[in-house]
Amino acid sequence: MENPAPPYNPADFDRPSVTVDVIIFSLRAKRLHALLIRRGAWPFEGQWAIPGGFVRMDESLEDAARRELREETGVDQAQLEQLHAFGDPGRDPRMRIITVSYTALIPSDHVTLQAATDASDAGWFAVDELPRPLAFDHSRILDFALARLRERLQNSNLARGLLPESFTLTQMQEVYEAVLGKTVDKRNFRKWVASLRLVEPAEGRSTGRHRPAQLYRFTLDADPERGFLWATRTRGRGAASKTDAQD
Amino acid sequence: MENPAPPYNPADFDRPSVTVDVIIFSLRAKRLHALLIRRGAWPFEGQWAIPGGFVRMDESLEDAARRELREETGVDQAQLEQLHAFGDPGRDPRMRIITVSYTALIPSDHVTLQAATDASDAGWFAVDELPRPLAFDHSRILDFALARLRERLQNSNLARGLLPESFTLTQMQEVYEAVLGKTVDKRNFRKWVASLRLVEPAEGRSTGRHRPAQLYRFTLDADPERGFLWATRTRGRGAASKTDAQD
DNA sequence: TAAATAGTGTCTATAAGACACTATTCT
DNA sequence: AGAATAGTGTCTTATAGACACTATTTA
Repeated sequence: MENPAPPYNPADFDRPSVTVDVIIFSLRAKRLHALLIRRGAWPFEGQWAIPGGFVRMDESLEDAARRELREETGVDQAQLEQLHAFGDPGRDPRMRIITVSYTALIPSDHVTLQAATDASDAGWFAVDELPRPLAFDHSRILDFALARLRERLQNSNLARGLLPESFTLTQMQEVYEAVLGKTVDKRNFRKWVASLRLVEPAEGRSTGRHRPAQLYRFTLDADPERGFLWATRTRGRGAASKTDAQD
Repeated sequence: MENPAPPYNPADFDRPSVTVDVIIFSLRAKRLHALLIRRGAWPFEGQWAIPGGFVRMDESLEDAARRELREETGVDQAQLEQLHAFGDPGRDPRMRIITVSYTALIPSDHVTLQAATDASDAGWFAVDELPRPLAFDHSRILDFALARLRERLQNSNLARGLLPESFTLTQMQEVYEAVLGKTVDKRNFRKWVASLRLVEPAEGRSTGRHRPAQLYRFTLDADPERGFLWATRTRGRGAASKTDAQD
């Protein structure tokens, strides 16, 4: 935080602009989607970009990210987590802009794009059908977010951010399948869920088209960083038998 | 990356200063140490701080971190990884300064503090005997770095950054013990090392005070992010704590 | 030959993952 | 009654982790 010989003034140094970008993930139709905004001006006019904006001088980085999230989606409570700072010179052709990216996870039933962002300018895209390339270095940022999301899914209760208050185990399983991009075995999944103490039965049952299911919710006390892991342990050498399992 | 109605100029927004801070870890006398710098001016004059400096307008964040590392230690090649951006208003009493922190791991035998930083101004501190509090929010940043380091040690070849080119398995074990802050079983450690394909025997044997040991080196091809894990699986019951911070 | 460090194997408990059928509700 | 989804158990295999002695070299 210092270094130039003692008497110096930080205000003497050139200053870059700082933005926050928020990669907003949600589940739609059982697939993981990201929210993108279409740019209306140079540079990258007409191209899709990750929503974001400048950090105000009196707000923290996280506050800025939360504000952007609210402005774009109306969502107030979301699982928000800092991802990475990207700051290569030249990543924005206008000037030096350093962006601190955040990942936001929102439950599928909260999805209501804000009036502020009229529908033609914003859209949800399945993560395996993104419009490439995105504006700026946003393709790279989104890939980074996705990789991190998949890593973290395996050892934490990250699914919480993508589920409503109460949910069925099948819904929870769908979150995992959507994020990991592969199917998992129902019995193994339920065994695993039971072994964590992460969820507990909630009031009521799903209003179903057929047999209703028990609802669950996340336990309040649960340490959001439980150390359990699951799925792809990469335990096999090469030649992973994988593919999938069906009944 | 945008948002205010189309015709706007990013240069119109107030800009914060941006620094990089580099938490430099190394092993000394079998204990994990961090390099700190004593501040010579207000604010926090006389207190210890994490080394860092302003990001120049023409260098990337990582380049800035690498430059700081070189300026403080003379070390050119190190495992350098972005940690987290800290940007609360007020974290620096002079003005709004956002810092992007990096973690650097350097092998113990490369330790030669630079002339530029005369010895009275810089020092290595064992991570469990840090001078508290550090300047600014640096205590928090260092705790964050330490927690992350411990997490990551378990599933990657992170030890590489803290070891010389060739090393004995006992040295490697000491790295793990120093970082995790606990002892591990020698046989289990070696079994685990063998199961990864991370290291291979190197030429020569340790020049010992007693029985010499086989030297090893990291395999060149090794994927730096192998998915294996080890040690504390947190499989036991209670409250696997987490020093983590949240922004 | 004593001191110091290197090096090695077995057993148990737990978790991952493959695999198929019955139960309940709605229309 | 049929369609649809909920819910449940066993076995195999891999890994974590506890645990103690022999081998080699130098002073």
